[in-house]
Amino acid sequence: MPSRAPRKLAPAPRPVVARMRRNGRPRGATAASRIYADLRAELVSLVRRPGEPISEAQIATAYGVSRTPVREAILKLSDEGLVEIFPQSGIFVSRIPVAALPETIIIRKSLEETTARMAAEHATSSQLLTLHAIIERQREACAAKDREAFHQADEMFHAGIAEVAGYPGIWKLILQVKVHVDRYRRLTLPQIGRMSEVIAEHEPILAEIERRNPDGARAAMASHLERLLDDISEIQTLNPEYFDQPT
Amino acid sequence: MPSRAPRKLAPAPRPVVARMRRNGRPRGATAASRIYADLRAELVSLVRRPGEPISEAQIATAYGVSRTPVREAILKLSDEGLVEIFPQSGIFVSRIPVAALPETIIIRKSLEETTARMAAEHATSSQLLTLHAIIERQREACAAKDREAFHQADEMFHAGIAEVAGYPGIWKLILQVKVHVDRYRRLTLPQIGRMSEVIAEHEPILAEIERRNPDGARAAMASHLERLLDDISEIQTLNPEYFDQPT
DNA sequence: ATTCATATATTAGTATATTAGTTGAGGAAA
DNA sequence: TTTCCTCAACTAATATACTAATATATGAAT
Repeated sequence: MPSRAPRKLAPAPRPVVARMRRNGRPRGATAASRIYADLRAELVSLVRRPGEPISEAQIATAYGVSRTPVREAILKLSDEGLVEIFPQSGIFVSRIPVAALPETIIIRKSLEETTARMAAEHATSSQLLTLHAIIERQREACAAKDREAFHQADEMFHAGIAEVAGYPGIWKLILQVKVHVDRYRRLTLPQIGRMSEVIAEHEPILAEIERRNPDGARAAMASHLERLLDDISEIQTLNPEYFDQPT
Repeated sequence: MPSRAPRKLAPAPRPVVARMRRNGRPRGATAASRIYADLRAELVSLVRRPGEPISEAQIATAYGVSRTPVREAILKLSDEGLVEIFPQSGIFVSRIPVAALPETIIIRKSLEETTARMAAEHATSSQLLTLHAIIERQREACAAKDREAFHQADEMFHAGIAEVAGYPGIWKLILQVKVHVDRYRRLTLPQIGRMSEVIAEHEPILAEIERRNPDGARAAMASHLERLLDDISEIQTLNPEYFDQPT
């Protein structure tokens, strides 16, 4: 028989203060989250190649931890579709679902037409300057032929537009949706000459936002992302074992 | 020393057949997935109320399993934002993030404008008949004042349009995004008289699709979903402890 | 009565052990 | 040679055990 009264299990309308205090370590420094971030980077960068097996035990020993946090990380990646778990059999890097790529691009296009339109409605001068600065960074990366920096600035531009629109969560959603497209592009396109084209497409988007022309911005964004669809259609059969195509 | 050669750990371009065979139990009958589904239903139906604590151990004993599968289920729900985990402190049903609701509705509106437009472009006669049948089901549910059946048919209508558009994955994405809005509506609106209004809004959508008028369908869908935004703005302060508002 | 410190119960995170299912190489049978 | 069976070695799924951090009830000090 417990000598103390049981802990409060009531509905708990907890004060905000309590929640702040409780957030001392807000669940980001755990072993599981570190392994998740590392693995995810390896998956989208194709360091781990589609179809390749993944061993929980091996990763666990590599990190010097038990299988439990590794498993937590892998389950999350499984939800994102980056790995496939076959019960009692094995875990494998998921092949790129080429058939599903057009749909994800449609989704992205739909959402970014909205952010572009709203950005044109709400942009402040300082926000416009920030976007200009990002494009300038792209020009520098292009001149230096630094693909990594260019890609980073490219993402910043799109994220920035979502933020200007007042809905940064839309970009976070797009990030989740477009992972397989990213893997596909990393695999197929060397995209050296593409960089200047991308800049040439970004400029009118920003110009229309600056002109407070919602529909112009929307259209410019739409044609920019339609290029993505074209890229996909040229299916590269260089590494067919990386793709999940119904042949 | 193992007497047999080690298992193949090479890249593994596995044949399709092997993957089919391997999928004997495709990871849906596990304890973890069952618990996940049950808990999720309890969360969206508000059987478990926002702010309420959740005990891993208690659920484990209730299901007669260990904490491990329960934990797997809860981690997944945490990714979806339905529960909040405070390390070494406790797990709580997440409060409804009212501030984030408009954004999710914007996302839904953006995506469904697209599906409505594309449905108008691609619909076949049989698909149109199916959509008509769904609306008829809504009329029956409305007459019978069966809110559950009505809600189900409502979701079928929107899912059906996405399917007619050729992109059913868009509806799956919307389902993920709109969970908190669903919880909000379940909590605030009795929505008795709403049913006939919803039908009156669905009809023009289908009519425009039938007329092969993409922009008309898009506009009809847009005004239908704008109603949702209006509903949210009338913030009910009946149960303030259920909401995560910055006061 | 109120505040403060402390002890204890409870928690999430992680480690380790066990269970049960799958695979695929060998060998037996045809 | 070809087909089928067997079995050892792997795997994911689950169970159990432990650790460290947190929160709250209790009791002492004011």
